[in-house]
Amino acid sequence: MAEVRPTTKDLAKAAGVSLATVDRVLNGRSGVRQKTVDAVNEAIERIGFIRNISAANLARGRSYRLDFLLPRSGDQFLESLVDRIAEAQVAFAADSTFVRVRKELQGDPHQIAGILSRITPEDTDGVALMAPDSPQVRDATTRLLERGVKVVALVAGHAGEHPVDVVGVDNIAAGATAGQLVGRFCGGRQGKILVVSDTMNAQDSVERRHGFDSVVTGRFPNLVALPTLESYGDEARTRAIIANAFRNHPDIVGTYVLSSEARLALEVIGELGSLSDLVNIAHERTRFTEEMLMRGALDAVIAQNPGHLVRSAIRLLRARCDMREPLASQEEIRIEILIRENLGKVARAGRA
Amino acid sequence: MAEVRPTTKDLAKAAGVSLATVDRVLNGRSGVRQKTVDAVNEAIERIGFIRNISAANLARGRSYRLDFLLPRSGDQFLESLVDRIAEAQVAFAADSTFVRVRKELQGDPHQIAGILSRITPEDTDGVALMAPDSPQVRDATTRLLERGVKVVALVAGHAGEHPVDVVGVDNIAAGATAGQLVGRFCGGRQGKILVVSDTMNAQDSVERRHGFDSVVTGRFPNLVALPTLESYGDEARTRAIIANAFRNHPDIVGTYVLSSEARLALEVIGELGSLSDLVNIAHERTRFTEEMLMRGALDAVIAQNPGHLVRSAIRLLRARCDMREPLASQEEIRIEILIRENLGKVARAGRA
DNA sequence: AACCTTTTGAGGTACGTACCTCAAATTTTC
DNA sequence: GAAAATTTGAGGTACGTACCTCAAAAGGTT
Repeated sequence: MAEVRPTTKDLAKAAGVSLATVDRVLNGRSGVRQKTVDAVNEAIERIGFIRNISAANLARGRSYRLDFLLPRSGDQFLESLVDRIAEAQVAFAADSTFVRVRKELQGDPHQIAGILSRITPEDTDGVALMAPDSPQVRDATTRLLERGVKVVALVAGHAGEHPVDVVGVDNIAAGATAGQLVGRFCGGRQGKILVVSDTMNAQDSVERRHGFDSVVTGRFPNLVALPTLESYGDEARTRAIIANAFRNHPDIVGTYVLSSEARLALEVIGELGSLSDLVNIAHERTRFTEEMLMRGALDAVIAQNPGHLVRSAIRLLRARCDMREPLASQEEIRIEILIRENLGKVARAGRA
Repeated sequence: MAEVRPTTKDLAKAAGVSLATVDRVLNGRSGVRQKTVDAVNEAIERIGFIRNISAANLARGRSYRLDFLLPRSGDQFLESLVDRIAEAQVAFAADSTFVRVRKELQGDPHQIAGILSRITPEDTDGVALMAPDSPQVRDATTRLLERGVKVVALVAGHAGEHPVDVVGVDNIAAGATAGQLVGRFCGGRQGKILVVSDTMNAQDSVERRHGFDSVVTGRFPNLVALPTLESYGDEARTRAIIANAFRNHPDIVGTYVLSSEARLALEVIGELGSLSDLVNIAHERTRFTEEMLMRGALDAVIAQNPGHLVRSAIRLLRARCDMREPLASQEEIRIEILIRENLGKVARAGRA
């Protein structure tokens, strides 16, 4: 309750200038001699002045309007993201941070770019974008940034050097993790690994596959990872290509579903093969993958925490709005390995 | 930048009362008829009033003084906790939250209880306590709570029903996770599992062992988990008991070090046995366990994120100070499984 | 030294809430 | 229905910072 921090008033006194000048320096206004700026900065260091952000935002009447731009359709992973955003809306409202969800994106890069191009700083301070990388989107993002709207890429990473924060895991490492687990869980058995994805047109799928292969080929000579089957989210097609794979490769010992939505592929594999005889790894924690883990149908799930993703995106956008550096260690999204035992599905002692 | 929230003024108007009455209701002051209280609460719901916590804290001059009470001595896990606290000190200072670290606890319950008994609400609003459970500590904690100082248990959990938030993982589940991984990684081999701990006097060690056993005995009949060896943190003793175990059990196929500080035990095992021929699981991410994972000497590490632990403890204590409910989903500490591939030890694309 | 330009200071209001005092209005009590 | 007790209202100040205006001071140029 006690413990006082120096205020701008103290700072002015320490620097031997007036409050007005301190204000000019702190807020980067012009018309201050370099000498004076230096004196103030020196005093900041000396007395350990820390700006009271709450008071500043109060005085400014600042608020943050952030949009999550998500695909129009998805499955359970998208759902859980939306749920976490809803939670965050409540939690961050206390900080004058208003979060909207816009489930509007379709696959088409032009449609996405079009939506981005209609966003203005007048009604949006920052955007968390969950969309596959493409030249059109990249262009639209660049222009959006130039207009002064902050952008982070959510889950679906933007490759290469783009001045955009990426909120999501390192997909090469995630694939490598999957590879290592498949390898270890197979325990020396000889055979083939079925690899299924929605599509390989997305950066993240390619990266996961790459990470997966590098471990499987490098460290498990007893295993051969088959070429990726692409389901395109189509049930009939999925059934056909997976049936075909089982027919051609009677020695399949494991499966790896590398897209964020694993349900369709796993359901088909469960019908055509016997999940309990295979080593099965998928991505993302959903009601479906949870239940598969509990049943022993999945051996492990590689996941990123959706709540963390959402909060991290929000914190990053806010930091960028304030021209602050975010706390890096908090914003790193970890590659989680989930098995039945660490799902946290049991009651535990806690506060009354 | 726009987007206005209703203020207390709006609330007063909506409820048909004065600002003073709104204030009385919001801050639980006496002298307001129930009828009026209800009217105000109804208006809060109706217009969606959310109190501006920043402004409130500013007006109050409120600050939070939180202490982390840690063991005086420890190894790398304790170190990394201290590092994360240092980070949090900076990050939370902007919210008028002042965090202190007190590395003062020795093993003795009386000493710990004594320290707790000297804490008063005059200079401390909340305490994060990392200490083994004991009747003395439990008593001292209860009295501390009665004096109005908030308390959370950090990592070392308080068992049973104590009105204290626990910040840490479910240790039974953590042990079960270790058991499952040892079992799977052994891949059907027959043999014994060496289990080592600092001490079995701590609640968390017992729980981990229990979780471990339930999985190993239940699901891996090919494995036998040996009785826990207790090192008491003593090098000579550790060397002696582990040497003895290897002598008596030539068929050891894996090891499980269940205490938070794994270095000593693993170093000794590395000298006496051959880590690369065994399946080895330990707890907590430290520089040492990281390096062992990278070298392939450890197969997996069961960890809890120290940064998350620290921030969670701080957020919980602040919420309790404000009589708010914390956001449960954010405060759940996950049981992380770390292998070489998901350590995050490679460079990755990011913001310029 | 007179002028012009740049820099600095003094003082104000505002943000949304807390907390205080005193008087006025309303309700309860006998 | 008068006195007492309770409830409510009106108005103020404060928190730390932002942002505004206007005047004063300092600096530079002839």
